[in-house]
Amino acid sequence: MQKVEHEENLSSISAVERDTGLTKDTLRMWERRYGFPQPFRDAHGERAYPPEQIEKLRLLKRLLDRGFRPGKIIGLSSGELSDLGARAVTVEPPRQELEVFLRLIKSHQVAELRRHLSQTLARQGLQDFVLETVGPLNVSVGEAWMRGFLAVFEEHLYTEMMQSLLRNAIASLQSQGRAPRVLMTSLPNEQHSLGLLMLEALLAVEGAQCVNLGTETPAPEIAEAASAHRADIVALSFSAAYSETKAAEGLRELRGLLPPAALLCAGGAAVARIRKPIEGVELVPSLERMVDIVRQWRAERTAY
Amino acid sequence: MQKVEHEENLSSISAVERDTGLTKDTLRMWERRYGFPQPFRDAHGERAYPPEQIEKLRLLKRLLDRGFRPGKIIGLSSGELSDLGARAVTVEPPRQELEVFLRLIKSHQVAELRRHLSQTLARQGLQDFVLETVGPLNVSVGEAWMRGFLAVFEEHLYTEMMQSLLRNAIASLQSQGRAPRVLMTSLPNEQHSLGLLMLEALLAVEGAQCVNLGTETPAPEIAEAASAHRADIVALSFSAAYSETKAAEGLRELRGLLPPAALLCAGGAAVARIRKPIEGVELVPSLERMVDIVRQWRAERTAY
DNA sequence: CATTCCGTATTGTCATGGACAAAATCTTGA
DNA sequence: TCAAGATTTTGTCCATGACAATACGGAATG
Repeated sequence: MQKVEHEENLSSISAVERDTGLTKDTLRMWERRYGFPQPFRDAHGERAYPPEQIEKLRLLKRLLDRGFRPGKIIGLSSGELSDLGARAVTVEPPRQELEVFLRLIKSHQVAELRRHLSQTLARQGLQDFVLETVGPLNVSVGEAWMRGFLAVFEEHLYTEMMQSLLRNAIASLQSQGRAPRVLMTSLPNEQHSLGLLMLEALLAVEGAQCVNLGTETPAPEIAEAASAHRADIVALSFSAAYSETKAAEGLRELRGLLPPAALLCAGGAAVARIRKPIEGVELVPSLERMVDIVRQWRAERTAY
Repeated sequence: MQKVEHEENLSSISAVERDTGLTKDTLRMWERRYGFPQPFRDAHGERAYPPEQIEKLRLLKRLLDRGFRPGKIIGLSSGELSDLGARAVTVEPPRQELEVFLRLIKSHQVAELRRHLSQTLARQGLQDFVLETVGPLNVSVGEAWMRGFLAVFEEHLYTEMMQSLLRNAIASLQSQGRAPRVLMTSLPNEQHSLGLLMLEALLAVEGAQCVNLGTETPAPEIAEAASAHRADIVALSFSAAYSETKAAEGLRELRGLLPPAALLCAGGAAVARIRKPIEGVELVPSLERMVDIVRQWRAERTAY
């Protein structure tokens, strides 16, 4: 409502969308409905957001992703929001080995972190490393980020480094890959690639022939890819942020497009929450179960 | 205008936004102004786009990114647009070596493709490989995709494989990394990571100390990261799809947040189109120029 | 002939406010 | 304790108007 007072540092609505991840529509709707944010207006009547409001919007977005609802928390101050985030987090403290990694991430010791991860990998072997270190560490990093202990860029750096490490380990297996052929990817709007890499690592060790398409492949394309590569198994990954309804819907659609012989598996945090089984889709609650599935697949085909 | 005829395969406006990179606002405005696209409406009056129109929108977007203007070409048929794209592009047909790669991608010979790429890498060395093979190949793949020669999943597979290859090559350098410290990432909404990896490869060979944050880091986070890692150079990548207006805006914002001593460089297809220089930002039209910049940076600091 | 400058046309983004489906939550009944 | 239905919350979509930024075309100038 107030006119702009020659302030610097004011951001346009599209800049805020870019930096907070809230769409323009949502920003306008919140303003209309809840009275927050309440940006200034520039000389042309366009919204101009001051840094404090953007900061609060960031906190809000974090809590929303965590499951809070806007109406309940939008009235709180920035301080209260931070407290809420810290308090709501939970559950189990990271195991002691993981603490070390977190500290290295936090202190930006890139080389040291990489060395330490490599050593752990060498000690545990790839499969155990994925199951016992990478998985839990992902959770810890996610929580640390929620609590505000880790900044976004620190989490980015971690993800990037882990990606390099896993890709490297996979490539060094030099596996020719025997059956089954496993096609792995995610549906549109699911951008997390670490889950796919973890799976690829596990299965590559098993000697399966993996084809990783990366993230966000539309369902019809997945079906085409499956037949082009004559995939025996198609594996999809869903992170916690993916709505389980959407996941189920996408899986049903894909099931209809795939040849009936292909086994369709879905894994990841969103899938673990799905109750009802889906016709023709194997819901895989944990990564290690995928290894069993591959072994079982082999057992069924080689015995006769 | 027409009512929906029980068609399958219709897409919502947000799906089209995701798949074409055109904003909802733009899609509605084109419809209002030019009469294309002309989506069906679902039972609720919401736009429902058929695949042919989405395909044409994709072609249009590609041509816009090349500098064509909507009003001039929106009336053309898909066929005419393809021709136009092919003709306008044909500056150079893919070199013969590249053809081989394209055929391997098209025929889904994963192992063969990987081997062939590795061999080329070994023969050319990492820097030449990046500049003379990966760069042109990316362009060829993009064009082949636009012409409809390559499917989405084939392009995905190519990207994924190239990522592995480059990450591997970078990791194997084992470089300790001397000055300058280079922080590299992209702004939100820029998801292409290959450009960053190509840059990292080039600079790692030069012995620079690279910190790659991956894609989509908000500007304030980049600034924080730059000071946490005491970066000498911050390098951003923008693919052709990124609007040059947005790029310039983001760069100006970031420049204001960074310490003045840090050198801010921007590269990629979107940047190559920017005419006016931006205060305090080095616009880098081609990858090899980045190498020069690093060398020059060193020359300036070591001489006294 | 090349270049700079200015008026006009083109084009994308922002604003407003109404509508409504999907998801979350609460309520009720077995 | 669970399932089904009613209700609230919340995000996305729609239509339309407005306008600044950019690109274009042609005149004026060196």
